[in-house]
Amino acid sequence: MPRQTDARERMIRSAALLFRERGVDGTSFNDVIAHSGAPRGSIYHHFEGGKAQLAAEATQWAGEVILAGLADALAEDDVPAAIARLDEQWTRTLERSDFRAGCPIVAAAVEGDREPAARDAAAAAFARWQDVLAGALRARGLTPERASSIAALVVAGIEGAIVLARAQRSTEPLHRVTGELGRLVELASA
Amino acid sequence: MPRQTDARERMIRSAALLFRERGVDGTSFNDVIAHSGAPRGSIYHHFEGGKAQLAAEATQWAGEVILAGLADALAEDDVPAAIARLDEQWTRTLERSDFRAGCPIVAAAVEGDREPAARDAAAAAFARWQDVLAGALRARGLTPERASSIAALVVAGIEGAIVLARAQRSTEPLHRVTGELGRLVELASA
DNA sequence: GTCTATACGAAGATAGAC
DNA sequence: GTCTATCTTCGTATAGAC
Repeated sequence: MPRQTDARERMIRSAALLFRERGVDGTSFNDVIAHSGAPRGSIYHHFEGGKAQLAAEATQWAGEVILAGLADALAEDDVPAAIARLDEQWTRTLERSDFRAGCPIVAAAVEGDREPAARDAAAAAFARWQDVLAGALRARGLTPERASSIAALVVAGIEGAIVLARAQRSTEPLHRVTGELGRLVELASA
Repeated sequence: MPRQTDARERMIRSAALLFRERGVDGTSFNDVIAHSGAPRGSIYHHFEGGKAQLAAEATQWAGEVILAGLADALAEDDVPAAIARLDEQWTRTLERSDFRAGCPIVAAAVEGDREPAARDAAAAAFARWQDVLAGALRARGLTPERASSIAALVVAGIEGAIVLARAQRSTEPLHRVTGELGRLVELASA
């Protein structure tokens, strides 16, 4: 594994982490260099497409990391317990960052017009999360239609709650939302 | 009403409209000038605090406009019908803008660190919306605790669904989420 | 691969004339 | 109040040496 690959991976990882706090447009190459320790001179060697390519790859990478966490949670717990776990995970992210860090996929989604490739990566991430959740809900006996709708509500509700939590600098919206979502899933698949 | 006031109001309105598509950081004074037709030279006359002040005032203004629409819907319809109306309104906004426009309050919330005053205005707007919704839910017989939690889920769910809709360039997430939210409110207050 | 230097544009903000 | 001109900073991106 050549060091070159390491630098590239580190830049992607750093970009994704910085997107959570500063957004895509708000994260400069300088920020990524400083955070990753990668060398300045090789940016366009690794990312020929410039910032658009880095943004898209970082968004895709972040989407896959979050997907893996979601799949793990659903493999070990049932859906309501997995939702409670998401509550805990996002609570940690919010509190550790003093409410500066949100979801990098949301950042890429709301700046879609400026970085279309990153937006498309965000759309794909959202779709995969919904698919995984809907599958778990179907396994609980829900119809495909209902499973898809509740999966959409879970993803949208948690993402929206993270936005509210950042604005209000409080994890209360997140706890309220995940609590309701857990109750709803219990009720719908009872 | 002197023309000066008109120019100031127009700049605030234009800024809020542009925030929906480009975010706070992505909207420059040049953009606001071009959109509002306001004179260049008087920016710092009207907004002594520069862009931070314009961003905060535009966010506050947008929050109040949306609040008024929400209050109107709740005054005329019951909660599930009001949620259906929000679905229609946001569908129009998304489709008319070819999925470029989202919610300006979300834009201010996710760029919180760069514009703290705008973020605080976003937090206040979210809190007011939740208050109004929770009041309507209490009127349907829900306990204050439950009303607050469902109100949080409605706000977070719809805001999250708008983010998903922009990324996927489809109103389907919004329809699914508002459908589930309407069902949930019916069930919870039956 | 990585460096330095630089081109080029756009942003926010200020100064001073009118 | 509004204009024009300008300062400063910062961003992406490129060129060419090593």
